[in-house]
Amino acid sequence: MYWKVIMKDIKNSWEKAISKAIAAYALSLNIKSDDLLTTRIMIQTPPKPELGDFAVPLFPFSKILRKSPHIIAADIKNIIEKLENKPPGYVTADGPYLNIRADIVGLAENLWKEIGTVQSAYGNNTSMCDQKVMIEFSCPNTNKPLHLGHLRNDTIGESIAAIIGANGADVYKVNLINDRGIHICKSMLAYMKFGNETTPESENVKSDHFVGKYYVEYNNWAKSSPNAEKEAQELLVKWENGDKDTIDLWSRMNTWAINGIFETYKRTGISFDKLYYESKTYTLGKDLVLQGLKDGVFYKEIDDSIWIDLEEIGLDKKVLLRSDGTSLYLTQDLGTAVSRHKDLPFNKLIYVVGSEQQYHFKVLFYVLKKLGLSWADNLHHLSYGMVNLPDGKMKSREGTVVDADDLIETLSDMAKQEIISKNREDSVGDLSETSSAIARAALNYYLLQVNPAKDMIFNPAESIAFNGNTGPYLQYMGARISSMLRKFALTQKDNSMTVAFDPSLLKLQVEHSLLKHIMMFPETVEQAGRELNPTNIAVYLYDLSRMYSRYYHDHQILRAGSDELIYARVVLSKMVLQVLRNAFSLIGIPFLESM
RNA sequence: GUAGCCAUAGCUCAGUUGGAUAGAGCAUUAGAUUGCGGAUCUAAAGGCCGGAGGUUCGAAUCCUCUUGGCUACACCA
Repeated sequence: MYWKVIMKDIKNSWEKAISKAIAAYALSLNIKSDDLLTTRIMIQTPPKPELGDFAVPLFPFSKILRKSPHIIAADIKNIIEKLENKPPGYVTADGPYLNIRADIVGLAENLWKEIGTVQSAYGNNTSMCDQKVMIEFSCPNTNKPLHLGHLRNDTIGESIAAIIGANGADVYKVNLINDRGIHICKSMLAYMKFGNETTPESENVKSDHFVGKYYVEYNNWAKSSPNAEKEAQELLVKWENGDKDTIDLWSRMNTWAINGIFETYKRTGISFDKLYYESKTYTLGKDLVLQGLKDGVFYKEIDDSIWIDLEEIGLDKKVLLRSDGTSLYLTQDLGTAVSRHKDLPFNKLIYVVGSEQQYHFKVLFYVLKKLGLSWADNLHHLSYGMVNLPDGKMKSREGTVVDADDLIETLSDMAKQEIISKNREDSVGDLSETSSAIARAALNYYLLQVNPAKDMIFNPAESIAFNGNTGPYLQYMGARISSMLRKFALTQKDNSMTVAFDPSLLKLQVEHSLLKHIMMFPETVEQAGRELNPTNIAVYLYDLSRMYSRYYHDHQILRAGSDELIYARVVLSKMVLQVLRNAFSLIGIPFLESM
């Protein structure tokens, strides 16, 4: 049995020690103040690693103790040094700061045991272990293939699911497929007019693109056909009345669209625990509204439409049921939320949906609360910004929308060219599999490196670049360490090297920093979960990689002086590699042994 | 018009309980390889953190105002 290394515990023990020292100091100065109890000791990170592992600014105590923070720092340092239960490590006073150098290396052995034992579970924690979380994302329309905007949604959803899962939550990923409505009828109508019974197979086109082609064709045709909209409406009525031919065509085209979309999911590593179809849920919610009317939280207009007054949340009035008694988007969402809570009594439901729908979710959550549903407080709209291109916005009308499949194809080709130009075809195993894994890393990392709340500009060439802050760079780091460890395994066999891990040999500042960074991973996972922000993981990962890169460049590992030093550095490298792998899995970067 | 979000280096982005000299990458310039994968590493240069006030010992971070951009405000989804 070993003592599990938890960075928080280390911080806590120091916080306690400092707190004790300050109390003793105040006593010696004959100062009694309640402020002393309420003023929190802040454990921060110093700007440079040479200064220490943790820093505590003493400004807040200056007023209470009536001394300059410089003097306080120096005095407290002396008191701590004489403390009986001083945590391992040492303290320096640098100006108004107390800097702490923790005994990181002393913990390295336990860290290694822990990582060696739990492996892919290192970083996991229990901060959300009592939570059942449902997360909805993607939600494609079945009239066209996915585009770059969907890819941001998908990767955020998948990553958040992985992150909160690592925090111990029971995660349930759902997708609501928008497979009905006027837009679907439009592509059907175009197919009826211009399709000539062709199929994706007969035309040799990916099936969702085949359907998308007719949606485009409808729009072209509609420009010169004043009756287009009306015809589409009539088709929708037929569909709602269950007209056999209409339903047949609808289901044939939907199968095409959905199969194609799921091929794309497979390529990008997206999956779901449950699929909901709008065609099956769109009537839900009506009863809910009628019940709300009975309970007096909604009201009826003269024309029989049902409304809610949103004055309480500073908004206008909103219609919930049309005068003809039919549902709206909002009504449907009310119904699906309730039926989902019946399917899985979640503590929390996260909707990954673009920021343009903030108003919708504000209203949705308010209405659910008005209906008296206790869980309505635990709904969350994870809103993300738009993806633009270097030369402007994506506009479907101007044909500047970046198709998801095309983009992945392009990125894969670029990766493939790079592998070929480096003459590494024979070393990478399956060439096309490897290049598509690199493409995925490029795409996901680029999309997740930007805070979801912000609009972003996607530059394809920049994303696939093998230099700089990119997914492929991170993969390369992993492949390089893997390659080195393979070599080590061979020499170990030859020499039958049998030495123990002696962390005290890791004397370099960069080794200390690497160990500390590895120890901070669980906290980073926790923070990313708390903030629902994968960017934290991306930033952490890049920092770790860069740190290791420099180490690897400046110091020999397999040719270090002694067997003992070689092994110590190999263990450090193994730990870095494990953390890389674990972090990769949280942000959709495939791990490659070789690339 | 009303509300919400955003504004950090030439470009793309980090930067949370307010703390030390605001950080990366790209591009530019100058370097490093008798090395475990150079798809690498080092360095230089590059900043009125949109602007103005305020709170504070201390503000990119909090508050107010202001400018600019995006989005939403359908008996569409």
